[in-house]
Amino acid sequence: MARIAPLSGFPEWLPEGRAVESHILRTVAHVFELHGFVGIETRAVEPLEQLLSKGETSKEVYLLRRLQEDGEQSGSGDKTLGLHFDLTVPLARYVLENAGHLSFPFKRYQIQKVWRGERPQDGRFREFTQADIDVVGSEELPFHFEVELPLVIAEAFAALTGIGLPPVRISVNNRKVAQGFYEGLGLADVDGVLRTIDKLDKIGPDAVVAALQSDNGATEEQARACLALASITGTDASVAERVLALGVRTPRLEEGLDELVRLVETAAARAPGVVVADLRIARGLDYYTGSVYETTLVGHEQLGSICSGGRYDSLASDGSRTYPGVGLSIGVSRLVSRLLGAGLSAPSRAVPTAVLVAVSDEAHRGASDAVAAALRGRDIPTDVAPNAAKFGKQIRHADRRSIPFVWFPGADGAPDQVKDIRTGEQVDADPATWEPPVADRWPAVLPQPS
RNA sequence: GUGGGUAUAGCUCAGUCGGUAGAGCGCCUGGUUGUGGUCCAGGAGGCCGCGGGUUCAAGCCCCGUUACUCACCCCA
Repeated sequence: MARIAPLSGFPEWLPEGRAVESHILRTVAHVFELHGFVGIETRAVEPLEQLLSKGETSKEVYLLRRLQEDGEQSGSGDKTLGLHFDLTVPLARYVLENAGHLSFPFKRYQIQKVWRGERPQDGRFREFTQADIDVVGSEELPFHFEVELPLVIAEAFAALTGIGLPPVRISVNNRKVAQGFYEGLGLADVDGVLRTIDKLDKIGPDAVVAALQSDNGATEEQARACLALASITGTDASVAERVLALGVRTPRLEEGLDELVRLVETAAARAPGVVVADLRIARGLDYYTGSVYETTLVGHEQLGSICSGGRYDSLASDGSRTYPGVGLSIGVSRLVSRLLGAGLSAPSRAVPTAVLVAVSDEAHRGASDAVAAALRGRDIPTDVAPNAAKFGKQIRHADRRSIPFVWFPGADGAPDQVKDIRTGEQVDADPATWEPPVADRWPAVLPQPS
C-alpha cells in the first residue's frame, strides 16, 4: 500500500503537467513584459502583523516556526512570521520599503507560490501559484490603468488559447456603483449587502431578497432594487442607462457608472467579447475602492474565478504619502489543475529530448556520446540510450517518451542513420548537419482532442 | 471549523451469505536472428489504510483513528 500519501492541497504535477504549467508561466510573463511590467520576487514570509493589517483574517495564515524555538517567545509575539496568502500585501510592503528606489507609476509582475490554510477542494489549494500584475502610483493613479490591466490579462489568456485554454470572461463591477446605489437607496450596511448579493448564484434571487431583509435591514422594496441592480450586465453605455432607470441617483453612483462604461466600451473595442460589466460581482467590493474583476473559464464556471483583482485607492501608505494601486492575479495552479484534469492540454512529449542516440554496445558508447555532443552543440536536445540493450528496446525507450528520433551510429565506417519512429522512415544522416523539423526540436504544449 | 462519501496490486476497480485474494490496463521475460508499436505464451507484484473488538474463522460485521475526497464557509 502507498505509505506515502499525497498531501491534500499541495499539488505536484507529473513532468507532463509541469510542462504545461511552465509553458503558461513563460507565456504570461512574456505578455506582461511586452506591456512593460518588470518582474520582482518577494520573500515568502511577512510579519504576521503585516499580513493581518488589511483585516484579511478570513485567509487563514500559515505561521513559520522554528523547531528549536524557546517556548516563551513562540506564539503571538510581534516578530511572528507568516507565509504570504497573496502577492498584494507583500507588494504594498515592498513599495513602502523601496519607495525611494522605485519609479512611479510602478508596473510590476510577480509569479510566486502563496499559502492559505483552507480546506482543499477541486481547484482550491493550500499552496498554489499566482501570477500577479499591479500598477502602483504615488498619490495618484489615473483611471485608465483600471482599463488597461484587464486588457493585459485578456491578452495573456488569448496567448494561451493555442494550448487548449477555453475562452475566458472577465466580469467587471465597480465599488462606486454598488456603494452609491445602496447609499442612494438608504441602505447603510453596504458591506453586508455585498456579502448577501455575492450569494446570488448559490441561493437564488428569492433567498437573497429574504436575506437582505432579515440580515441587512432592507425593506422588501430596497431588497428588490438591489436584486434588480445585480441582474444588470452588458458591454456598453446601456448598462448605465438601465441602472439609472432604477430611480437611484447619487454623485458616487454616476461616477462609478461613468468609469464602468468607459472600461467595458474600451475593452469591447480592444478585446471583443471578453470583458463584460456584471453588477452581481460583489466579492472583494468590500475592500476594493473602484473597479473589481472576476474571471471565469467559459464552460467551467463551477471552477470559480481564475483571475481576480481590483483597485485600491490606498494600497499602501506611509503616513505622509499614499500609494494607490490596481492589479489582478491569475490563479495559475487552479488553471493548470483544470487544464490537466479535464485533459484539455498536454505536451507533445514527456521529455525535452528530440533525439535518442542508440548505443550499439558499451565499448562504443563513446561514439554515441560524440554524436550527442555534436547535436547538442547545434541546440538539438539529445539524450543517449541508458544501456546497450537490443535496438528494439532502445526504440521503445524513445517511444515511451514520445522522443521522435532515434539515431544509430554507423558501424565500421558505415554512415550514421536517423529514424523517425513515428513514420518508421530511416535515412543516412550526419550529426554535423542534420536538422529535425522545427516543430520537433522542442516539445510543444498542444490542445487535446475530446 | 461543520456535515457526507471513500480507503483491496503501480493505475482503474470487482470481491456474493463472514470461509485461505481477483480482473482490466501497466510492468518484466520469451516467441523475434540486437529495429519498437499489433498478436500469442509465460511471469513478477497484496500489512485488503491503521488500531482494537465480535467470531472456530473478518477484505466483508462493530468501535475508534488517520488519510483522501465532496459540500458548507471562504477564496486564485
